Amino acid sequence: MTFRLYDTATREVRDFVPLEEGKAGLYVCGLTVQSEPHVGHVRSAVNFDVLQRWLRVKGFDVTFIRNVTDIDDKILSKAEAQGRPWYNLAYDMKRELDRAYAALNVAPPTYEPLATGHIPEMVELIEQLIVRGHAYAAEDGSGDVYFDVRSWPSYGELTRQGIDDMEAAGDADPRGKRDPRDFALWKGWKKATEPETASWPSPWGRGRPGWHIECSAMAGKYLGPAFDIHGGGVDLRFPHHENEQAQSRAAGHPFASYWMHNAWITTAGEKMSKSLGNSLTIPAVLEKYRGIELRYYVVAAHYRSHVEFSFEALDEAAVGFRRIESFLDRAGVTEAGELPAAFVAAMDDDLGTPAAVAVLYDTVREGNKAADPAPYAGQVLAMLDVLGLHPADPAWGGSGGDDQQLTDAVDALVAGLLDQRAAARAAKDFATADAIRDQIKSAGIEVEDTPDGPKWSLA
RNA sequence: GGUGGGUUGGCCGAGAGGCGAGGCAACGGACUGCAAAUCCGUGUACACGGGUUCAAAUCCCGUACCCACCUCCA
Repeated sequence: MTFRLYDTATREVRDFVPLEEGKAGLYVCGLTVQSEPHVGHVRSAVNFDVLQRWLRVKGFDVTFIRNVTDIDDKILSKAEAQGRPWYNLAYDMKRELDRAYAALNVAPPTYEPLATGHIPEMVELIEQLIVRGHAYAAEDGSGDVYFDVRSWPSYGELTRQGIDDMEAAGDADPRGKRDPRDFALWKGWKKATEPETASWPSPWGRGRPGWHIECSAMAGKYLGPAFDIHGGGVDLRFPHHENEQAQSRAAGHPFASYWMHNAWITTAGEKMSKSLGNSLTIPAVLEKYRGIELRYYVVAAHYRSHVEFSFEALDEAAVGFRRIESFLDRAGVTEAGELPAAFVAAMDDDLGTPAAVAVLYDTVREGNKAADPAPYAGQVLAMLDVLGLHPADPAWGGSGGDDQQLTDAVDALVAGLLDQRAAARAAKDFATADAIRDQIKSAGIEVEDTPDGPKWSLA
């Protein structure tokens, strides 16, 4: 079966046909490392991680590039406000981001390039644009270089907008621009307000790259002039992706064949931002929920649907996921089996994770009914693996030596109490039996009677 | 002003012309000494008003409300 995906550029679900058979080149806009990652940031990472995994399942040799923007206006202004070097802030936040990705089992991309590591590539690309007549150095002596929007007739094609209907970009002094919609490829160093460490030499004097040029340069370097899929959050469609595409095509590169955009996670109807406080940063959420539960919550919604985040919904998702885990515990299977056809069909249909998750639950129910749950458990494990939700994945931290020791110790203590309870039950002294169970429960441990005898678990 | 998206049962969340995705909660039943877990059953949902059709939550027209992007943003 062919994988189909919704292409934002054409606004329709299309068969995925790679440029080169058996290979898939994927570029996703990562984060600007200027503050702690929150749930919304991670949704993008998880969504594209699922895409990457699915392409691999489909047999593609995937090259996945996800960049990190480590220099921009905000990083500079925040670092200055915090009284530390901008590169220190960027590096710290990058490490924080890596921790968040690891906590959610987001597999690393093939390569994760930093903007500041690709200044020469960007300069080269800007020079090409100037030669081709699509960019110009500002005539006001600022050292800025702009993309000439009027020189590129198809500007606006990605988001179906006419140039004259757009509002002007406000990221630079408009006096240096030929058209207010022209955007910066290169920003001249402002000696009075910016540190010299945030500037690099260029044919136009010291300066730093504009935001959009980095992705064009890095996608070109690692994936070539033409590649398959470009992804990012919906907010990036304009101006970022529109500009990327214009730049790259104006430089003679075909660029991306498909565009994918993930929707928002909102809180109280508004998109997440620092103004809502820090309650939804990944470290904060992980104090109350396991990474696997958060990931399940994200994966259970379709990537193009808005998700209204709430702790109630996250609770609910966690409860549902534990049902899957408890089935797996009971089945005691560790080998992944085959993927059910319905699951494959759901995933092939533009990564239909909601329908895929429904298949997951259907399989769990069948397994709970079956005399031998093993084959069903094998299927469940295979599906979870594709979604990055395999409970035994070492990414979740597993049970360390200390944990195992602790479990053994508790097991020994509880076993003694359960023996007493068994004796009481045998004597039909249910009052005593229940009292023992209540005592155990007050310590935070639940007891269940199963055909194989009583079992305990943390409540 | 331009562009795009949304409004589904108590809640979360799919679907996109015709059998009520799935989950959570609730209720009834089975099982249990009682529970738990599990299984079975129970819902007459698709913003509003028109229309097309044998058939519409799904298509068309209109209305209302919400959101995003057009400035940095996943």
